[in-house]
Amino acid sequence: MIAINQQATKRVLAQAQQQCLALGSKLTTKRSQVLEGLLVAAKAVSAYELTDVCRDKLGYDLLPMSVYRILEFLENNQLVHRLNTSNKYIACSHITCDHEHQPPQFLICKTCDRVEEVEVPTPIMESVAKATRKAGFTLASSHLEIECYCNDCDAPGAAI
Amino acid sequence: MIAINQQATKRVLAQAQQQCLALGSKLTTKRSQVLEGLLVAAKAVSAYELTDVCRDKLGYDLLPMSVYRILEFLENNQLVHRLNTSNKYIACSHITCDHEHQPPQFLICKTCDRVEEVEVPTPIMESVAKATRKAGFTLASSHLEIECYCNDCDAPGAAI
DNA sequence: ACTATGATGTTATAATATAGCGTTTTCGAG
DNA sequence: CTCGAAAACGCTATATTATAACATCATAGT
Repeated sequence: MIAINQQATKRVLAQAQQQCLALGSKLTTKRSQVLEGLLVAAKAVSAYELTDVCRDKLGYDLLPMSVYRILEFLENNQLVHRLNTSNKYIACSHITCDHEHQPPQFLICKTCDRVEEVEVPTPIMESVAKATRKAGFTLASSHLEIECYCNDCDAPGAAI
Repeated sequence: MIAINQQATKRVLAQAQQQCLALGSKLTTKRSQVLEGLLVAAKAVSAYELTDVCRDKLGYDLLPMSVYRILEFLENNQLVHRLNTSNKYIACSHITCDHEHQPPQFLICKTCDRVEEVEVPTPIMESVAKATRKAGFTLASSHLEIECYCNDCDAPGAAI
């Protein structure tokens, strides 16, 4: 859960602004609105779902095509992550940090789309990279997506 | 590369037949054709691409909807894997083995869709599962999909 | 042979995503 | 300040991936 209240959201958006400037681009109004939509969603949502969130919860009128373009921009500026596993998007949970991070590992609840972004321990990632090289491949992305069930959503068929 | 020739393909299909029977289901003609299509593709393909492969390379006339249904069946019978990362399907590379395997780790070339199915070392998977539990999640699937570039497809932007 | 079940055919439609191009905005050079 | 280029955005069309729903066909057990 990133944005617990309006104030926190504002702070994240301000920091995102800075982060963009540092990368030589700008967080325009629309882009900020899309990011705000992701923050209030507080879970992974598809581009189309995000237009609904922006309209229904924030009153922002955005077209899906614009949302796609903006999501791509935000991803390039390390403000959002695209989850290939579910074709959904989520705000980066580290926007307000300054320091470098380990490669992220996403725990994605298959039922409710809640996502926790944890850090992959370096030795794990090294081991994965090693197995990859050994097989004649080169890592393309250094994040892992793990399909899970969160504690609020019981795993189907699990007796426990 | 699973099926290097027609003979090997036949052997895999025969084994798949057995595997289905053991699970109380049947590998019908159509299902066998879809699996054969995946074997000759020798890489990850989408359901629609697979209908093209079956038609153009094997002369089998299959509708995409049937292919989806059959892929679902084959997946339930552990004969194919669905790669969530790319929305493509690939034949399981262990059909002709009898023994149990470790959770698979798929190395997927983003450029050419070549896939190697390697085994995730147990300690790695345990470490991932541990981090998952610690965050209040339960693993839903025990396979990892790793986006890579294979040696035939140079990584874009890589100077080396 | 009859019937229940599973398998397949068929049509429609939903959900996700990209292409292409015209218009508007922004912003620095002159 | 204004002009022109580049970036951002609006808009339409269309490609790609996937599911739903129901009809028909095949097959096995009685």
